[in-house]
Amino acid sequence: MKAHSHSHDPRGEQLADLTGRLRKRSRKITGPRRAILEILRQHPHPLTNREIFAAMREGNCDLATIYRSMHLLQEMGMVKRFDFGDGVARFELVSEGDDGHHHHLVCVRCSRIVEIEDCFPRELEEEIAARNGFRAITHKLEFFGVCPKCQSP
Amino acid sequence: MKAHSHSHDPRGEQLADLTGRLRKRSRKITGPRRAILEILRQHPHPLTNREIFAAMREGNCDLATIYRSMHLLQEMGMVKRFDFGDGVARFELVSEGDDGHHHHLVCVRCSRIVEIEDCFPRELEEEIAARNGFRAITHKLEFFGVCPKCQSP
DNA sequence: ATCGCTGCAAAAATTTTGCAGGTAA
DNA sequence: TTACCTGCAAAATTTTTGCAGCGAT
Repeated sequence: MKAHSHSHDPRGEQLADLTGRLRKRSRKITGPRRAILEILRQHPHPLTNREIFAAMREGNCDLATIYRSMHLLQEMGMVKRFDFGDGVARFELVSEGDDGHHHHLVCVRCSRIVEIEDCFPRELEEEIAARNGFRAITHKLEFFGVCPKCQSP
Repeated sequence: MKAHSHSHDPRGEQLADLTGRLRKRSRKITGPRRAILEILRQHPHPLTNREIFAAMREGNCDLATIYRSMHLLQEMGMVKRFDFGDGVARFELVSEGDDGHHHHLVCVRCSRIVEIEDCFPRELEEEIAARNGFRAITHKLEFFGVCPKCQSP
């Protein structure tokens, strides 16, 4: 069983694979980028740029560099942006060959996050697209609720 | 057929009904609030605070007042916030007796918006909640694609 | 008369950008 | 060498807040 067998699990991808993806597009592998990718790789859930910044040891990297890196990585399809409705962008690593499409269940009290594999029914989505004449349709879907721990006061 | 028969259509609700909802909670009906509600009532789709501000004739109202009003209206359940993934909050009027739960199909090129009545299957949502021990589960769902007009270059 | 609300101004928070120098390839 | 990248600083947005005065009830 190869490390890539869980192609939807970013943690299954080595840092070398990630930097290789940068190299292929003739983008440079720098200290800040290595650090960002490593932090994303070690976190299973969407992180804000500020959280990534805070996760850096020492002053490894400027906040502006993180913003710039996330733009690049997003454009390259290496990270995906998620919005939990609080007005702050969050990013998660996307494995090679995966489109990173999945959803989350977020606790409205403690912000605990559970990854959800269920998806909006494809047939219904296609029907919605056809009904309105839209093409290349996708969706963003996030669930919110109160987690088990937060139910007992 | 009464004006309220389309309880999901904000335009079916008169301004008097809206101000009445404020009155019931002993909130004051002021010029800015009347203007905001009127603008929301006349627009069928989510608006940003800045768009509401721009829709005002003359300098009717301060931008800060709009932010404060949206917080109040949201807390009162009179408006609902939507996020289209660009980091800007958008608000839509919610009719009395309605929870405002619906979704949108957004053109990624021209930002045209179509309201979508289809919803994530309730049974599947309940199963997701049960499977993870969450309660009071809800969801946010938005569709994105290329609209008919934007398909012909 | 009260209490809430508004405008104005200032601040906070998030995100973007210009530029000069540094570094990966 | 030559693009690309980074830090720093400044700016552009978006959103929040303090305060004195005004206004709805």
